[in-house]
Amino acid sequence: MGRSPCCDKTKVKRGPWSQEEDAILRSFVERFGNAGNWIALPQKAGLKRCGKSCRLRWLNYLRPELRHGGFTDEEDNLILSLYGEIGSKWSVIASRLPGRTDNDVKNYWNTKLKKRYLASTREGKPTSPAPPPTSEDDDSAAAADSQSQDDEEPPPPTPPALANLEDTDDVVDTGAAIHDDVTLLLKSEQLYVELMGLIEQQ
DNA sequence: AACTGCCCCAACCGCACAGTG
DNA sequence: GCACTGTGCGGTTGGGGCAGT
Repeated sequence: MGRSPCCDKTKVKRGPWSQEEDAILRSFVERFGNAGNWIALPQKAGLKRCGKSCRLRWLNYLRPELRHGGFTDEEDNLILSLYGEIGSKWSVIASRLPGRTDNDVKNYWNTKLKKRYLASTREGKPTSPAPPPTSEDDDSAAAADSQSQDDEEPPPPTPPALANLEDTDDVVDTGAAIHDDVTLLLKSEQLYVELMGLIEQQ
């Protein structure tokens, strides 16, 4: 079918993100949001990454409000009951779990909860020990949370947080990679200055 | 101590939807 | 109304780490 790929895969870096790339992306998004669109962002930020990849990295890993680490029993129960109701609508389920992403929930489901769910359905028992979430009191907190989160949307550009860029002293990498990262940092700073100039002009 | 298999999670892929000219 | 572009989403994969043998 006809859709052209979102970026030229031969010209973008792929695979795990380095700390420097994270720092550049975080600092850029905190200042400018997605700067109009995600596709153009890597160019503006001086990252050799696909826009989709940048978006995913920000949404799933870099956002400040994210919680990483173990899911609580309450979260388990909520996921199980929501899955029972709506199936694999991970984004909807994640929106009910403040600080969790759809990728988080999906991974957690695939690695842990799926087995539990299948086991319980095989036994013919209701999946979730928790009462199904109603739109009222019991999950009103979660609902309110997700609601307020929905309203907050992408993080507002916060005051310049240059510190983020500078705490890259724990670079543990080898020659070429370090050189690449330093070049990226410099380029990013340069572009930042240019962007600030443009913004001021407007 | 070495090997193997499993688990977990970050990242990628491709499709569908929404917005815009 | 149509075509094009950007975004969102769900499914899948690859690799590192850990536990068991």
